Amino acid sequence: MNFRDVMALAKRRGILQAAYEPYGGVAGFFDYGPVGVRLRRKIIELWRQHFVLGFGALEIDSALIGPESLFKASGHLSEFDDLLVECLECNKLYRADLLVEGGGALDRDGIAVALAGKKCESCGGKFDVPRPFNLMFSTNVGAGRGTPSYLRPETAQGIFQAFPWLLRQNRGKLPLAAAQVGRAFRNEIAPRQGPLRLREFTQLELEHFFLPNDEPELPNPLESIEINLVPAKGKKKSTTVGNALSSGIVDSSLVATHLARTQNFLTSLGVAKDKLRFRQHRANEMAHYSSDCWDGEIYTSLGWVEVVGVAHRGDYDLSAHDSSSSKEFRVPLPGTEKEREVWVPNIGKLGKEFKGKAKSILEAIKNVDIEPDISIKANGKTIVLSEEYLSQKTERGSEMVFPYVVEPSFGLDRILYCLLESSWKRDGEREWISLPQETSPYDLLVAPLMTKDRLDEKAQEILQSALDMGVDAYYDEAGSIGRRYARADEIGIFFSMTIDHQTLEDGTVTLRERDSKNQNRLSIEDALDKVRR
RNA sequence: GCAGGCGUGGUCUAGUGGUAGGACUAGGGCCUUCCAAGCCCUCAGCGCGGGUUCGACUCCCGCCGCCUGCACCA
Repeated sequence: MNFRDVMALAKRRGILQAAYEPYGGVAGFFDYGPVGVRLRRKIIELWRQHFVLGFGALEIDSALIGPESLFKASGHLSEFDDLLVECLECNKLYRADLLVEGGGALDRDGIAVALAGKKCESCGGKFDVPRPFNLMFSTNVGAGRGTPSYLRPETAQGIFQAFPWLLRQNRGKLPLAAAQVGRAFRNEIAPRQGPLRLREFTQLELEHFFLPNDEPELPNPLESIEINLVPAKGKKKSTTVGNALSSGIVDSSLVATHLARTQNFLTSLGVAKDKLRFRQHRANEMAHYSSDCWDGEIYTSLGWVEVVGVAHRGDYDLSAHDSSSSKEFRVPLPGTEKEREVWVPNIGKLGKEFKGKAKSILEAIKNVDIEPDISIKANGKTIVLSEEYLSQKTERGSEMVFPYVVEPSFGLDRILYCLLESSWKRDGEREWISLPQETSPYDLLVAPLMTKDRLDEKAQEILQSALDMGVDAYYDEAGSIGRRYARADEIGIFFSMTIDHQTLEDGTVTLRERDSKNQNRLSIEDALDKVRR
């Protein structure tokens, strides 16, 4: 099963197709159809079970458009802003900073200067002036010129900027896990390979915050999870998560924890263990915010496809928003509560004595430890503040620190693609999607053997009770029964229930299981009970 | 973005300077007691825009999209 086949099936069976298809399509954008939406929902639900529910994560849904200041702080404005340079002869496009030695350390002008003498590596032609290309879609908020804003390039910033609010919701406690499912946007230069490289995509992200000196340990039940690791240095290794952590292959216990959770989640979706590996980023492929990152990759006909990144982001994001915004993003470090006596200015007396100069005096002693008879410089004069202008008070406080964060970030579209490719089975003429029931788009096909003798009425009746029970059921009465099984198989419906004449007599139906094609005759109640998840 | 190739119903495809056929799928009907049976009928297509021409799906140009390679890819 290759890329072409999967995309043809996806279109034929209502999973996905190019967006704006009647207008020729727009590269990098896709529409999901009825079956595709069901598959996405199932994946998201399973993800929520693994990473949100039963884990106490706080789930949010933040705005898609953000102000420039936010993305200045997050680093996306500068880091997503590649300087590209084009060869005037052969029109090849290069990353300017990669052409210049030490280009990463230079600013834009520096790169332009260093580039002046360089020639195109492939044809020896001259370069055009370098031009910036930002991966973020820009827009303006409001009327007139408006406020420069961007579509978010990752859902994560929505969580980081909301951290003070979320911390309150968590009643000030760490660790705190915050989750978000939503779309993110990147104006890729050349999107290809359909749902694997999109300009608009869906992320499933968890941000797991903790105190630097109190990183959550690897939970016991996860220690024995087996995973395939490809470290940046050293050899590929299959081992348990516990071993990986104790031997130092994985440095952080929380990263190890989320590698294990990720392994559990992906295999429960139906991904085969031997087609799943975690590859550590080398220093030079690390994102600007990340200090350690492991990509979860699934093997497909296109090679290894990255579907998740488990990144240690340190305090990069919170400290960035702390210094760029007016909010406090640090938290008090428990056990460091202290009382101390401090001197504070007596503003009333200062005002009376120094009148208009009082303001500059206060300005001068801001952020300075003061005590009686301190000399300060204000308005070019040296002033000695005696005890009468000061008073003493007791200050209570803690040392403030930035929490660290570990982030597992999943690409829904990529997961869906990999799942389709890997679960598509073929046996002669028969083709079917062999997904576990949890991720199948429907639980049950309800089909009358024929549309006469009121078999269809009976089938409709059973359909309704199945739907009432919360079973995802699909009704089909068109064509031969074999044809309907085939249709159901192709979108991965897990069970098929057939209503025949005997059903009318004794209330039994045949229940067929997709993968084995085995059939059993059961009472309607038993059958529905078996189908219900 | 560059170079090359390609673009015909939902899918796979045939074809011509005089506006298109097939197979599969789908829908309707007949028939049918369990894995795409059969018969009848039906829906639906030359990616978009210009140019040449009496006439363009066909030739030319531009754009869009797809594929391959290069470059890019938190």
